[in-house]
Amino acid sequence: MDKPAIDRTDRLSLIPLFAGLPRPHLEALTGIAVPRTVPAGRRIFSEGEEGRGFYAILTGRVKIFKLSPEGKEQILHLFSPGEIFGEVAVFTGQGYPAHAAAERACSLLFFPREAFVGLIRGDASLALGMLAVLSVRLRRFTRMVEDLSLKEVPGRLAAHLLYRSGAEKKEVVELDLSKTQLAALLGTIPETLSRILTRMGRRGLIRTQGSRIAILDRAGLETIASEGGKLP
Amino acid sequence: MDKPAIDRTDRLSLIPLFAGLPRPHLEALTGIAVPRTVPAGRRIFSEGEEGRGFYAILTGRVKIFKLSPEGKEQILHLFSPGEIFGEVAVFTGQGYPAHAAAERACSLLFFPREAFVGLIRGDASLALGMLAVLSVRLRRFTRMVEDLSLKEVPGRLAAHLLYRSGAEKKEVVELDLSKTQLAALLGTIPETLSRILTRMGRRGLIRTQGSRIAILDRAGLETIASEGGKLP
DNA sequence: CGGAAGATTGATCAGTTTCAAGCTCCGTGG
DNA sequence: CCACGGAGCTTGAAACTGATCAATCTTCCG
Repeated sequence: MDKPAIDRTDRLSLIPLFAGLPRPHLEALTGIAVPRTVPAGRRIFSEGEEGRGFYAILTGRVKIFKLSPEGKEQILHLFSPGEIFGEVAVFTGQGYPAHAAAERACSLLFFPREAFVGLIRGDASLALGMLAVLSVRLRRFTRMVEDLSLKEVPGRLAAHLLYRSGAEKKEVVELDLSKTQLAALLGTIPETLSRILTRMGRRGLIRTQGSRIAILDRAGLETIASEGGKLP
Repeated sequence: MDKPAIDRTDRLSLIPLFAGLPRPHLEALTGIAVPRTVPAGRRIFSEGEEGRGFYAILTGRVKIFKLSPEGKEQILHLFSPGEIFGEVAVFTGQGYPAHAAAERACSLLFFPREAFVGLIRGDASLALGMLAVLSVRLRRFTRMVEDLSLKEVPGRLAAHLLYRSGAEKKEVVELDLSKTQLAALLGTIPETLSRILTRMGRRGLIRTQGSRIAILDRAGLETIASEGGKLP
């Protein structure tokens, strides 16, 4: 009865949010966490549904999204192992603000609201970790709102490619999502994305081969990303 | 030397974030707070500037916004007395994510980063309050992203009017901002907003008189807001 | 009264979506 | 092994929404 508990505690320390916590806290967290596995494609929770807690991802990938009445999907986040989601519902006590679905088969940990708030109430360092997570998320949304309202699609795409290329300035970006999903993430539709990729290719900015995009003219992309995004 | 300190502590308790805190915590907060007054129109901080702390509003109004390269402005938040802003920079340690300017003359309290984190580190209840604030803000952004990417301007306007009309279903919404600002808040420009107001008037949905908007057909607005937003 | 800022209106234009039709890739099953 | 079928991707033409540019009107102060 001891070994599994220890294993589970170790897994918790792989979640950045909990990484720095002292052993006893981790064990307390292990005590309230409920494992859950979800097959690919399955909905995890829906917008408006009562928020009984949040999730941490051990393996797999989760997308958080909104749907328009006509069915168009706007992806808000794509979360990978080590990240948490659904935590907003924990602190506002209202329903989940968007839908969540497993992109691939997932193994998750569920942290029930009441129990978790109990832990946090007595542990400011855990609370500080949560504050950092939420702050980073707010920062991301701030940029997203800016992009959606102030930039056109080429600008958003350019910014996104540069972002994925990272500080290491990778020459080739490997998309680990379908172009349909990339479109949903950028707030547009696959047709438009396709056209823009083609145009950028013709202008010698990028070269696409399947789900691999080579960045040929970084400076050009940077111009497009920062000046709002018309490709001349 | 005593009286002003007490006054200032009392003022702190008017800020919802701090409202429930015990007296000694409030006094500690008073100890680190720096009063600051800002004339109308003046910039408070700029995007990217190092975030040395956050602000609470005692009087006045503050807008948080982004600018496009061409100068178009997207308002992210409008904050009123009792609210705080700039707190994301406190927890990420990076620069402010957007610009802040005084809409009207403001009196503010500034809470320096280090000192505030010190307080929060020892006080989970204060941290919980911050978590609630950030969560509400995230929820608002979630809706904003949804609006911007999934709804057209009439839909955003309809949703906004219903929101301002509130749960009490006020018949008349008194805009306390210029139409130019409302446009910036909705992610559009004054011309477009003006046209849509006119069209909605012609359709008998609303009647506008200066900065007062009467809601004539609530159900109609609800349809537009939820179905994405074409007015037939 | 004059003037400036905000608001409205019209004409035009660019960018994006929509609709529709091919196309490519790939796994399945004959 | 190859043909079939489907999902995702691409491309084209047309429709639409919102932005831009320009002109006029209103409001509200000094």
